[in-house]
Amino acid sequence: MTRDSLSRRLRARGWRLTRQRQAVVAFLDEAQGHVTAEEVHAAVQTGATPISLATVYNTLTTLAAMGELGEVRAGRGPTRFDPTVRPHDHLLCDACRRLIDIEPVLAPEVELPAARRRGFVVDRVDVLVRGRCRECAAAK
Amino acid sequence: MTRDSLSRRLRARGWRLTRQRQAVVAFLDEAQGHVTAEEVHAAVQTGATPISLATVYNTLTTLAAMGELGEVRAGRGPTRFDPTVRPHDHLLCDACRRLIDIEPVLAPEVELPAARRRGFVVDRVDVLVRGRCRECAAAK
DNA sequence: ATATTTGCAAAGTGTTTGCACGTAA
DNA sequence: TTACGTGCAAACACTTTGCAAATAT
Repeated sequence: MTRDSLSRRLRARGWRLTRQRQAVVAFLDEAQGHVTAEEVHAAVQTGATPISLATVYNTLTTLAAMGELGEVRAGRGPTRFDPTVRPHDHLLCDACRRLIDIEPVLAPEVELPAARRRGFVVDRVDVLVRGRCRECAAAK
Repeated sequence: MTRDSLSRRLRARGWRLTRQRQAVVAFLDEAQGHVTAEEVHAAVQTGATPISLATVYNTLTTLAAMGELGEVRAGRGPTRFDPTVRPHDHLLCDACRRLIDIEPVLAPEVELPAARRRGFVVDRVDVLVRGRCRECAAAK
């Protein structure tokens, strides 16, 4: 996701490109890994743009609803927002809660057997691999 | 999970079999589908055993840590506890939040390629299929 | 007997909302 | 100009915690 492409997409949906939203998107562009709303707020706040936590939540939730941002909720702790849009899955360390992107576990063309879908219209399949990261596994 | 087998397992871990825990387990045995802590509390409270919500949380968290109970956290809303212990995955309706058990999507013998695991010790893989249930898909 | 577990209420997290003010289009 | 977005603070939903009283072993 780039600032430019996002600008276009926001406009296409009739959304306003406020300084706050631009600042959030700029931060997400440079972010390594996954971020929480608090982290985004802390980072963006230090810049020239004043922004409230509520606005950060609004913006992130909005982007997630647009599909411009992934959302990962697992175990305890806050929602992690994932700037990576390309299809991928996650590795979660249950000890340190580190979250890592991995290549998709299921091939994109895998269709769930019809009988299994129970009439569901499937939008996507989230695969979360849980365990211990190298460091935590070694520490134990 | 039966009351008897759980009794054994609790004892094996040196845990006390209090009336509250027994009541919770009895309820879980009969529960259809998934339950929240609030639901368990509401149901058990009406019986002969007084129990607080805090104790329900304690007990459910404890059982989940033992692996006697599944835990599903996705999207907004409270944690769902899943009495089904047999390996399985889930279907989540993003409209009505209905949660349905399905047969495992990944064959048990599927191993993640070593290169993909990044040094992780994998405990389990949670697959969550998201979309709309038959009713919600039809309604829209 | 005594180490756990419980109940209660209070404090914590994480997130959303209501409304007056500000601002992008 | 005006509908939409923002900030603030307060409300909210969910969960955990501290401690004295109760209780399973």
